[in-house]
Amino acid sequence: MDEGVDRISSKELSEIIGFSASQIRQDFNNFGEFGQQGYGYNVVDLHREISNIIGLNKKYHIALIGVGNFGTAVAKYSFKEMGFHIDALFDNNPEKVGQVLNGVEITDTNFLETYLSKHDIDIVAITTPSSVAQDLADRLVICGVKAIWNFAPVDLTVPDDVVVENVSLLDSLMTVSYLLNELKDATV
Amino acid sequence: MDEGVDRISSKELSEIIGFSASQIRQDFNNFGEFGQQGYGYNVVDLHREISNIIGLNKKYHIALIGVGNFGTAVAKYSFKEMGFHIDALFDNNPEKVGQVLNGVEITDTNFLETYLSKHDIDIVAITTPSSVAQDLADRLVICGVKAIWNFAPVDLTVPDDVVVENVSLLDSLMTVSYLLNELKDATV
DNA sequence: TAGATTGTTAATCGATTAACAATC
DNA sequence: TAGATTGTTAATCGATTAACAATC
Repeated sequence: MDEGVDRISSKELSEIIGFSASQIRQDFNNFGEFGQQGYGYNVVDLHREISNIIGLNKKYHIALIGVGNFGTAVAKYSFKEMGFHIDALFDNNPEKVGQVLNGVEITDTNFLETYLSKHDIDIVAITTPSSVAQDLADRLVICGVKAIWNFAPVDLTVPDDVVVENVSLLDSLMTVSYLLNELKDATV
Repeated sequence: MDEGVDRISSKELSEIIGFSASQIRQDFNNFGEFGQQGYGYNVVDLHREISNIIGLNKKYHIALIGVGNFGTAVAKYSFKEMGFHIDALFDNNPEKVGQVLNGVEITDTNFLETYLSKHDIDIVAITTPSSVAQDLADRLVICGVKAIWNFAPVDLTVPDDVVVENVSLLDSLMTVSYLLNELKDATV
């Protein structure tokens, strides 16, 4: 009678996350058969399978360029438990270079290429002003970086085999304003 | 012969933004008929209509709670041109209270209710640690705040008539890792 | 008027849901 | 075995695309 702890049915899941049981079963099945008829899904197995799918079983090495307010905030964020490690920090401000943040020393951005040629970096975060973001992206692409996590409010142009994920505060804020207006319209 | 400056067709738009011309026409039409047969869309009219739809023609007054790295970064971000004004900053750290950031003085969070009762605030940004976010959300709801821009990595529980927009760095980072894995799978 | 392009309807496509046979 | 719940197919729904009449 040790139910609900190590197994879960698509129906139970649907009640928790709001997708239909049917859709959950179909979606899971796209990635393989990890359920068991008459039993449901083993939560440990399920967790492992999903982690595999989204790649959370691996460790990711991150470098961050631009240690301003945003860069500092990101650098201090605790991603480590999820396997994301910030290995290197870069800034072109001589006053910041050499400082240590969260146990990582800030390096001059001039040494970006040198560093990347010597270390395996999976993702590079750009938290610089927009004006230099594309320039940095170009340099990263030349270095063979395949994933850019871009906080600068510009659309970076990169080859097809490079992934760019934008974090846009303005987009998010515009979403708020849209939702707020919708809300007001609905109540009028 | 002054084309391409003050008018644009759904076909031209589709080439720029990548949605089909058909879809653009149908979507625009959902919000009203602001094109002209045989001519296209007047770009000034179109801009105004879309701004109206997403509510960008208005000014928004924002208060921000939690002037840490993230809060500081957000406070310094230039949203003003888009009509978003950060009017107030709150923090419970006595050392920060009284300091001025971007022309706005930091107020003790204890005065949150007092401030909100005296000023019209449209959106409140929560850039505090997760531990106090729900508590603050509850207080904001009581004060009648209808839009919360939440940077704390927690799912806030609020009534149906309150909008919450979450900015989740971890979600964004997990998206990067998923895309990166997809990319690798595609090239193998 | 002729040409262009919208607004809008019909056709297609894909995604979601429902149903049920397979099977643990 | 009987009950439960998946994997998977069929039915439904909605969204996208294509087509074209309306009209500027």
